[in-house]
Amino acid sequence: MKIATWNVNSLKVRQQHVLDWLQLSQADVLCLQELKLTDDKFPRTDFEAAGYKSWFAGQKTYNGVGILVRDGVSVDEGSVVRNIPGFDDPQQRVIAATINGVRIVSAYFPNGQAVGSEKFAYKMRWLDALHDWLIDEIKAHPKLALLGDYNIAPEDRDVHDPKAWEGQNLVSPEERAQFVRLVGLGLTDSFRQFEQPEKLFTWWDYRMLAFRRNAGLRIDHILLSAELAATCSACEVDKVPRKWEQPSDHAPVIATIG
DNA sequence: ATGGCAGCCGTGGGCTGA
Repeated sequence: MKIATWNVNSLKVRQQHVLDWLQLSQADVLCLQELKLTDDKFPRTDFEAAGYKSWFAGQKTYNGVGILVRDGVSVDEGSVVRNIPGFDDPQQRVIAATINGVRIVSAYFPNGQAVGSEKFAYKMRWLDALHDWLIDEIKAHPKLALLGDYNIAPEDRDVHDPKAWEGQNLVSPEERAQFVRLVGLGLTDSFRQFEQPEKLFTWWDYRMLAFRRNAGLRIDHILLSAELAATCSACEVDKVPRKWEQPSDHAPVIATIG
């Protein structure tokens, strides 16, 4: 089974890119972030026509997450959960579902804006809540995959210019400690299970010709529970859609499991 | 040192992203 994640930065603008990439990648499951639309605007029937069923949690203007599942892949309809249970939050950042026996979590982690800001404090609270929820979730579902835009570059090798970024939002010690804490739940960064090219990132700023200069960060991740990591045979970043006209600033990440 | 691009809302330019 191929599972993938992609921050599309507006599904309204990127709908055709998603359809094109599903064709190219043959993903069975695609987790989406930053839909930036309300549920009534989600193009469910367009994805259905392309052979994918969808579950989503959206809102106006910001955030919003979804999961697309190829027809023929079994989804436990009653298993769908929106938001982190017990964490009261108007921001739509999490949706989870049990797909082909695998607990799939599509997550859009808070950006944090700047270390020390109120938004950064929210990011930390949100990460605490995610961590605590996942303790129980992994117990209940030994096969679990946490896919999404983490807004954390875990190590210096995930940063184009570690010196310039040192201590900044997205790479700060506090955020990296939270990433390590998630790994401590028994999760594996599937990207690092395999040999990868140097300086392969998942996000490049729209400004400063950042993509052309490969001035990026690796902030989109697929973490797998031990049981799933043992079956993972590949994890790749697909930079191709970042070269398309009017692209998302993120590239999709795809892993093969089972 | 700063802003630079993109999307949203909604018609100005501010907010947010990463």
